[in-house]
Amino acid sequence: MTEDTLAEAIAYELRREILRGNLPPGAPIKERDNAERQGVSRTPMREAIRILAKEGLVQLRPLRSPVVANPSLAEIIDQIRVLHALELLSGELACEKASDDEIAAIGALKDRIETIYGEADTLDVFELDMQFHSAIVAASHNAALAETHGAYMARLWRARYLSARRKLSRERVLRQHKAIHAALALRDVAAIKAEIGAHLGAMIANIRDHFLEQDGDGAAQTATGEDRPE
Amino acid sequence: MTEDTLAEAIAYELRREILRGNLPPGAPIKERDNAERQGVSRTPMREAIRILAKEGLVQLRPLRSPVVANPSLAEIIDQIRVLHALELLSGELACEKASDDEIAAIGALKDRIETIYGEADTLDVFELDMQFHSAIVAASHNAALAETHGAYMARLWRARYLSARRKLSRERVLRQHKAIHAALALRDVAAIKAEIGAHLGAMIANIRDHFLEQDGDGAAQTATGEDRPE
DNA sequence: TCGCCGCGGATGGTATACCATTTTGCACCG
DNA sequence: CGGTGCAAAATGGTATACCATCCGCGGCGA
Repeated sequence: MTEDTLAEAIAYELRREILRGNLPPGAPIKERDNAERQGVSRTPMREAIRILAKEGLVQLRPLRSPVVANPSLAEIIDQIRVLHALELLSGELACEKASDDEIAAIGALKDRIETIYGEADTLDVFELDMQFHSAIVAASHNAALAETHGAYMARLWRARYLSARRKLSRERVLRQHKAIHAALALRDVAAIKAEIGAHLGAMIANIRDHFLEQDGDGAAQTATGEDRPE
Repeated sequence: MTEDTLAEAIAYELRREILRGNLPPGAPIKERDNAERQGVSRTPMREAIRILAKEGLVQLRPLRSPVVANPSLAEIIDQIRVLHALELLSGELACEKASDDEIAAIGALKDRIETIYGEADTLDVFELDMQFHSAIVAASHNAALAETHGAYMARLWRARYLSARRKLSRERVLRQHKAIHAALALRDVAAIKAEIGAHLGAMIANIRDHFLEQDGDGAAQTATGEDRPE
């Protein structure tokens, strides 16, 4: 998985480590240590950290070690609301502008996810799920929208990952994917908006459940994603 | 205007140079030259360029000089569509969550704009207009939304600036501001959405006019914001 | 004369060294 | 025994040196 530039490759690896939980929320990311650990110099590591910061996975603090972001439930829901608005727009535009080929490709992705669901690594399924949504966004033919949507998908990756591991309502997710694809094939704007709304609503419910469950462990989530002992 | 870090300060300066037109769209930003010109080393200059790239003002190309972004009309309209979706959400949330004080402050901003319109520098009016919209977004109490909206406002700064200098439909802008504030005071979601739609629609019309007018000068705008001789 | 090859400069990417600030721990004083 | 202050270590910010790649120009050959 080598990218164009070292920094991007490092960002990719760092991202996976964060999402996997090797670097837990709140953990400091010391430039020197991490750079050495990955066998690169500080310069691209710095840049990688900035990339993740822009994605919202890492929090920069002036003159302090950056830390892995630890968003509260409220913050995550706020982000999902924005994602929701972006996906509504993308659904609307896709119904209007998507080519038949693009719609077919989206259907293929849906089928592929359905096939590997349960047997593949959760992270891999997740990348596919992201591709599914990104394909819809791409079909809306709006570069700015695609870019911003991608940023939010990355930013919410961890929350989605954690919530999806609970295997709740997997069938529902597959059904919703199917419904979204069907609405798109019919170019039915109202229907696709409704389905996207349901999909995102389910996502919020899942994540809320995860947080409620986790709160039993005593890991308090403050409103601002506060500090946490290292 | 010194920021926390050198890179931010440089980014601020670079941004103003770009928006003012000292660095015209399509111009390459050579790390060495610009670093020397501002009297700093390449490291913070690189970071500043990345910041502007993330804001969409600069376009990064692998192994090539970054260039000042030169968005086509189509790209700008795409961006405004996203901004529109974000503002619709912010209007909806603001109606639900804004405090009376916040609404009053928004009204004050509207009045202030009305007062200085025509007599003050376009740039100043512009800052106020941005504050007006940002205040609405802030009143929606959604940090992620505020952040993304701010990014789009910055990204569209130049287009808005260029289009607003044409003094077309200033009365209409003021009327729309008043209508938006009124809808917000009444917490009328449907009304505020309609008004925001009208406001953004007018913005698109203005910018389209500007482009049509400019096209007469022979400065062709390709669909992808292509190269341009240095 | 035209085209291909190669070399040198320009430029972005990476590594490393240095600096400033912050943090931490320990010693000394009260 | 506890608090204060200083010093050393840690750490992010900055500068500089080096490397890899790309582009332009000139010479060589067909």
